Amino acid sequence: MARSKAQGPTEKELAILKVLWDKGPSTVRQINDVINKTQQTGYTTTLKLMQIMTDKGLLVRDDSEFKHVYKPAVTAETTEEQIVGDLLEKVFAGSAEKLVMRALTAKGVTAEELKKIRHLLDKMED
Amino acid sequence: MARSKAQGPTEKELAILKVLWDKGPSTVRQINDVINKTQQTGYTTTLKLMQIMTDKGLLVRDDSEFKHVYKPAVTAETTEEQIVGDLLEKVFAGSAEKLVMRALTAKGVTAEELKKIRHLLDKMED
DNA sequence: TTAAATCTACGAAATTTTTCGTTGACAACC
DNA sequence: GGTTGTCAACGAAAAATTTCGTAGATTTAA
Repeated sequence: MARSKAQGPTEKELAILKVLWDKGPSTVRQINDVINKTQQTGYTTTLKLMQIMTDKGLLVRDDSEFKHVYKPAVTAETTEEQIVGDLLEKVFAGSAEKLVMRALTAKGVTAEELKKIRHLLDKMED
Repeated sequence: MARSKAQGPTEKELAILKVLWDKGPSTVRQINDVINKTQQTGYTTTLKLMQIMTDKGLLVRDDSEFKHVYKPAVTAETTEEQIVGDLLEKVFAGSAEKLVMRALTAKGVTAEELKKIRHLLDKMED
């Protein structure tokens, strides 16, 4: 089945994007090494995913050297908004309030975080 | 592949749960009718999904009548928390603050909503 | 009491996502 | 310069999710 609306990265694709956003342009080997810290994954699996992502336009590849270097073609901001927007529709009927409520109760939010979120709200009131 | 952590409902399964949470115990036909308003889906497709969900423990079925009546075996609250908790981990490295920020910018949040969210924060400070 | 309609069960196909094995090219090392 | 190791490409398999066709049971309506 095709994704209902906002065609975002899959779960594994997102994991790759996160490494790239964090570490900057990298080779498949570098990405795979990071990913293997938390989840055993074969090199060719990561390679294949990154090739697919390049086809999809999620990554861009510099293949001027033997070891190809990849970088993200999408920003973390855009992607995260896309994912959250999707969740908002599919789960919370578009209500940001409900989503925020669940975010605050889903895990123990620290007082520090609450303060930051409050500042965020202040800034939003423009 | 198995889901990395919190085994929640799939996208289509969630759509079915939402109808049940909204309408209360229903037959496959009733669910399918609602779903077809927004997405053309064959009756047996919905039936199969609901049978699978029953096996998984997401639904309970009353088959004392010819037309089986299903109801949710999980609450909206629990499920939403699970989904958000999962998103928090996979996308925002556990930072509720980041998630809230994206939720607020992902779509035009109304002043009304901001107010409600602020009240929510007030209540959280206990 | 047939005929038509509706329902469940079941298996299999179609789709999407993830994984891996193999092959041939290139590099590094001795 | 030959052996060993790393790389990209590719196709295909495996796994997860979604879809549907068919068959047999039950109900409804004529």
